Amino acid sequence: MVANPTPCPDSTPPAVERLLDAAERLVVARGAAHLTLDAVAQEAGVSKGGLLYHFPTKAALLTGMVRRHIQDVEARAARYAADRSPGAAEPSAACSVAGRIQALIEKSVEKREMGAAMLAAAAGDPSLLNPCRESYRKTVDAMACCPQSFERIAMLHLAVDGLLMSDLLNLSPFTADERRRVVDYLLREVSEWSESR
Amino acid sequence: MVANPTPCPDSTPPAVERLLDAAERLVVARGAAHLTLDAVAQEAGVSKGGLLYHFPTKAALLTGMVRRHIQDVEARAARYAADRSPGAAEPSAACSVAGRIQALIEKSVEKREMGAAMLAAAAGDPSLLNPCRESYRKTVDAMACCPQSFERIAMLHLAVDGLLMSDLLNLSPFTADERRRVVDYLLREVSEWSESR
DNA sequence: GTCTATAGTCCGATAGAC
DNA sequence: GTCTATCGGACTATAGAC
Repeated sequence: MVANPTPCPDSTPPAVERLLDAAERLVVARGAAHLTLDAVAQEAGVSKGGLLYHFPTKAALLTGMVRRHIQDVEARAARYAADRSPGAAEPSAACSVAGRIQALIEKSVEKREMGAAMLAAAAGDPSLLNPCRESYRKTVDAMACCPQSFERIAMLHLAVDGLLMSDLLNLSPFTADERRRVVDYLLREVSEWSESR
Repeated sequence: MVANPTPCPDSTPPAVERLLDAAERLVVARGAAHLTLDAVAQEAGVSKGGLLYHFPTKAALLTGMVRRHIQDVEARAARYAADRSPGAAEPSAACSVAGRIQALIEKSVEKREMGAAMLAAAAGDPSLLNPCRESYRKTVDAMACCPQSFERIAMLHLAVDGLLMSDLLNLSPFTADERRRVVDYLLREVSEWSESR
């Protein structure tokens, strides 16, 4: 076996990541209907043949977009949950829920293209969103830890969803300052909820 | 001027409404990418030529979907706001906000296709959603009436948005009972907020 | 692993009969 | 106002050179 199994020791992102980035950019800028293989290849700076080597079909591309999105959110959620449970082998259900919500908020702040994968998948084939539903279901299952405040934490989660979706469709009516106030409020409410468990 | 300007005194819905209904059904069932003129015409029981008489282009069809959706929500919102302000010539800003949120909730309960127009428009041409953004902005402007609880009512509005969008993409992880509890909670919170103004 | 060229399909829009 | 027939364009996917 030779030196490095990961072929990208420099700052150049792997081709797959570059292609997924290009696809997200196109969906946000021009709508899911303009997400064609030609356009993705051109945006990423490769030929159509090069794109089809990594993603044999368009469905494979959409699946890849959804998969990367879910993996990113789940990884962030696990990290935030661990931060909230210092010393614990496994985070509590309440910390897990709070971590998931916090992960969604943080991602929405730093990366507007977040939900582009979901929009493109929903437009092309709604069944591609099944993995997303499973991820959501995990959060709701964890909410069962505190039946007496289920509605409250469910509402907080829905509010974050609403913020994400509004941003995605460019529907958000908030100014930058209004948005910051709402995000701070949501983060505070989530922390308060998880600390009262 | 002759008897009746509306040509449909019987129970048959006008052709335009039937076509818009068919388009919404297709988007929900098969995704925005399958919203073709042929499919809409077949679903509505007319030929493609008949469809193109009422909507000369596909963009006109998408615009019509968005327009009907907005008009319906605004009409419901105005009615709810008037119900909350008995005797007043014009509803207060707080009642207006509460009415808008209540309208969205009620529509989500009785009609799952609600956001299909927005999803289809976003997929085809994001700029078609501009009228939606204007409608949202009206709600936020009305929220300025009570700066001290802006974050709270904004969160409630976002939670309703999240519920609508989750339903639209079939992402809602809630059981029917869980969903009912959350909706009741949201309605109670909105009423409480508007009565404390 | 990436490219060019092309086959085959589907869609939006037009023209014109009834 | 609704229909049929059809054109031109855009798209996905394949084949094969390098």
